[in-house]
Amino acid sequence: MDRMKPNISMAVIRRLPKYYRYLNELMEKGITRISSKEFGRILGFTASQIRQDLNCFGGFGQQGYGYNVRELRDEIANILGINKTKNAIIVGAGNLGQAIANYSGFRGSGFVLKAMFDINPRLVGISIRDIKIMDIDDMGEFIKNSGVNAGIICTPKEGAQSVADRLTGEGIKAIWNFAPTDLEVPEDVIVENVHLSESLMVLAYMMNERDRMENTQ
Amino acid sequence: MDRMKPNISMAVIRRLPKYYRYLNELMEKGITRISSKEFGRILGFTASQIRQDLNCFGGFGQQGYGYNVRELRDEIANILGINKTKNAIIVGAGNLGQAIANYSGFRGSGFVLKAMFDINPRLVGISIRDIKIMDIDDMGEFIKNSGVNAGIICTPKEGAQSVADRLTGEGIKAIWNFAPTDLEVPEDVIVENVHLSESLMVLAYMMNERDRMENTQ
DNA sequence: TATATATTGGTAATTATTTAACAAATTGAT
DNA sequence: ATCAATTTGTTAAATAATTACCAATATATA
Repeated sequence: MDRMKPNISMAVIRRLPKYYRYLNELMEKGITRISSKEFGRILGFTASQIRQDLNCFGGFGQQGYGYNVRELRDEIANILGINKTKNAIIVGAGNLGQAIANYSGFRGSGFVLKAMFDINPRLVGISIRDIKIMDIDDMGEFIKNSGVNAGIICTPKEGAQSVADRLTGEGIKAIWNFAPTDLEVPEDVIVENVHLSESLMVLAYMMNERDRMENTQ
Repeated sequence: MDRMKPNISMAVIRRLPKYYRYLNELMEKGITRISSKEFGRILGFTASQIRQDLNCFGGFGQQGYGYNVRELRDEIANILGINKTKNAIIVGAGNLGQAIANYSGFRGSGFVLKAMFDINPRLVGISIRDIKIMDIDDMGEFIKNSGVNAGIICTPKEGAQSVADRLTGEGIKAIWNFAPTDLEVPEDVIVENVHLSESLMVLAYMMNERDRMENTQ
């Protein structure tokens, strides 16, 4: 009975977490209302863009008033689905995996870390924040019994695809991938990549570009 | 004496590291030439997009032949500036900072980690991969003496802006920021953000969206 | 050498995204 | 209660990004 939404572009979706973050900051400051103009000034966006983005999901504002900060924040939380609990496991418990396990941003996005897995016997048995690192061969059974919704891949490039295969084979339909490779997964599986090296190369490009500019002038 | 380049969009720049990665893989397989058509098939891009992107920087291909894999890879490395050495320091030596310090992708992007800093006396003195964690109050002097080109911020949100201020105050003009906040810096300072929580929220959205689709049908 | 096939670089067309404009509604001041 | 000042949602215009197209040129083959 839902009205058919025209597909919402990823450009819009990727701005929502920023809106959410700034709305929380406004709340902390005790600000209860905000106009798209002022919000845009704070975020560095145009007022038009903010109104256009929000209107993809509904008319949350009021003419002459603006937007209620708390209400808009709650709406965006709901759109993002971060108020729904999702169980996650980390595969690859090396430095990065352990850092992610300690990452405090999970709860703010609705994710709860349930277990960690690794192939390295030296790591198996260690606990990180009360989460025991288990042998990856026990992963299938754990997933079956524990209602896992998402897998976080923190392995080196070489192991990533086979981990993805095992995860999707067990019915996991969402992957947060830190391995520097593009995973091949069934089309109903969602993959969100965090490619650190690509980010670093973009930083290198911009540094290089600025140097070029300076040397040309 | 350089011809004036029309500004190249970030959309193009952010695809270059992926081109670079796949070209390296092709080289490892011993493949010496590639057409935009075949390259596009591998990457999941259109051939047009690849040719258009590459032509922003010059005509690296040859009609009837395609692109020489090694040559194109080297050109892209040069465009990205990843073959130039850049000295970096990490500020914030907690879990994430230590994981980044252990990150093997540095050398592939031309970055060399020179030092780590923290305010926590328990961490100061520890070494990670031969890099000693130093007190943040010694940072200014270190930067003056060691030719540091980039700062990597791995602190919590609260400390990030003041770290950015100190870094830019010491003349650092490039920041790789992992703190979940938008840094305010002078306009000649480059900031590349890695906002993990935003990435995670986008994953949450996509999971949520798929559930909505399934429940509607 | 001649000819069919492949493939680029560049331009044009299309599609997507962002920004501008404005009627309609609301607030707040007098 | 009236009126000026705000501000939204929405439509239109402008800008940006992607894709299609094709002449020019190279390769490969007979």
